Amino acid sequence: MTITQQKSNFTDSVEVDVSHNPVYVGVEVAILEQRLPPGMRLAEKDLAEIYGVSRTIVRAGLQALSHSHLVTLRPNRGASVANPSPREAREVFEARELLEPRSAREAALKATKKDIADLRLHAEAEHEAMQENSSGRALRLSGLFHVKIARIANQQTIANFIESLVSRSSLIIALYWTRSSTRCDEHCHNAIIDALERNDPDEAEQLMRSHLVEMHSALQFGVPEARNKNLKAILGQ
Amino acid sequence: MTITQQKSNFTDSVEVDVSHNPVYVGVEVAILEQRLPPGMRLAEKDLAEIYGVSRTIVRAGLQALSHSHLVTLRPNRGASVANPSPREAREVFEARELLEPRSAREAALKATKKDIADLRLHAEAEHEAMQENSSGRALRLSGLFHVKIARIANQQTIANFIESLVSRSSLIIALYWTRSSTRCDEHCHNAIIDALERNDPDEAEQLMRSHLVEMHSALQFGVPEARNKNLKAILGQ
DNA sequence: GTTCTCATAAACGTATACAATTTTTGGACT
DNA sequence: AGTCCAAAAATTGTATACGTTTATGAGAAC
Repeated sequence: MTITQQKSNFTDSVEVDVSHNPVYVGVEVAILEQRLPPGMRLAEKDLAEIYGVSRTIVRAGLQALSHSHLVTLRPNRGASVANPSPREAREVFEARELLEPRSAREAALKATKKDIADLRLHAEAEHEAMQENSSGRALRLSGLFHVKIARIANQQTIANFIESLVSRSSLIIALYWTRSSTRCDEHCHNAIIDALERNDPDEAEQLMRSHLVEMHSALQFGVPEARNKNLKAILGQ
Repeated sequence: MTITQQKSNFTDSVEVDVSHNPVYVGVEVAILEQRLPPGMRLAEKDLAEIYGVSRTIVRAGLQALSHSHLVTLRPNRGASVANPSPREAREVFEARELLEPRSAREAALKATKKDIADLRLHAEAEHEAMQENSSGRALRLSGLFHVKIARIANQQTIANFIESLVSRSSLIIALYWTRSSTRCDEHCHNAIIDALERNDPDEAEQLMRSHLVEMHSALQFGVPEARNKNLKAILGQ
């Protein structure tokens, strides 16, 4: 027991590094792209086979995903893709409506030319995904746009909250989005970029707020239909 | 590969359940009570001995703690108590100043007689901890008070964010609190309870805001002094 | 006395074995 | 057919073994 305090020789705390865990990365992207439907069971043995790792790695990845509210773990019953309740869905969008307009305002004050160029490129990628009918990829990119705005605002703590809320939104949209209302991210996102480029905080804040309200109001908290898919077909390497 | 979607037979997503992991619980409380100083190394073997479990359990607990920003994991270098930078400290309090006054407002609208009674009891426990000079315990209870307010506001998603921010505040206070300024939670907390009891949202919001600003302004982001402690002595069963 | 090198020890990363628990299955009975 | 129950199979929970990486320390060189 020779353990003492370590020298604080690193300035910034290092986040949990799960970026190298193939299970975490693969399942996260699959959820964000709506290839894995809410509620789908994620058996450890299957994931271990799919990614060619041991259950040790699988469990670490699943635990991390459950911290992000993307996966639900129940003792002795294993993991499944999270299944956010109507209440949780409402709360997530309420939280986004609280945090993101403020972030957009800050981003408008701080955005550099490089930031704007990056966002324009990103919007282009979103547009392409839409064109080629990759709706899953388009949805994930759309979420990433919101995270990028938050990162430009340079408040990492709040940006992390927003990132978590945005991720959960993919599941919420999968469950509660009304087929009738069509998504119009392209127009909204371009308008927000314009406001950032003009360094117009009021406009950026207001555009972000109405964009979120619009999304929120397109959700219908009824009973979602069932789905049924094959895990290996979805995640197959 | 016979895995298909499970029946969504539970209404609310279940949180990660680490409450039964003795490492998670023990280390978390020790950090919140400032018995474990920022930066202190947490060797897996030592924790396994202390809590009488295998390294498997230790690693799961440490991973969960790192998601809460209470522990820092570095690949191949193990875990240590987090060491929030001045920037992170500032961000955490900025986020609290954004979220908690709003929660206090909501809580004032929703607080029941039972909620008020519970808060009064809690304030009493805080008072006792102060009296008997259990400053660590007092600090943890003080944080818990803020979490309880957020839970009364009945927005679990935001309450979870606040809980995370409050936990991190214990480390921030350990590092950056000025000895000169003395903590006066008792007065502030009682005033907030009074405002909640009167169902006065404006007052509750304002009291919470000034309480947080006062705490924030008592932080001094200089170089913290070093400490040196023995792990088994701190966590000893 | 300091610094460098390399052997040794300590600690972490991952796979795997086995125990505990849950789920499934097959048959007896109503 | 439908229900109940016990046995079998499947799945998760935990400990441990072993390879890899990092930290430590003794001795040589300067």
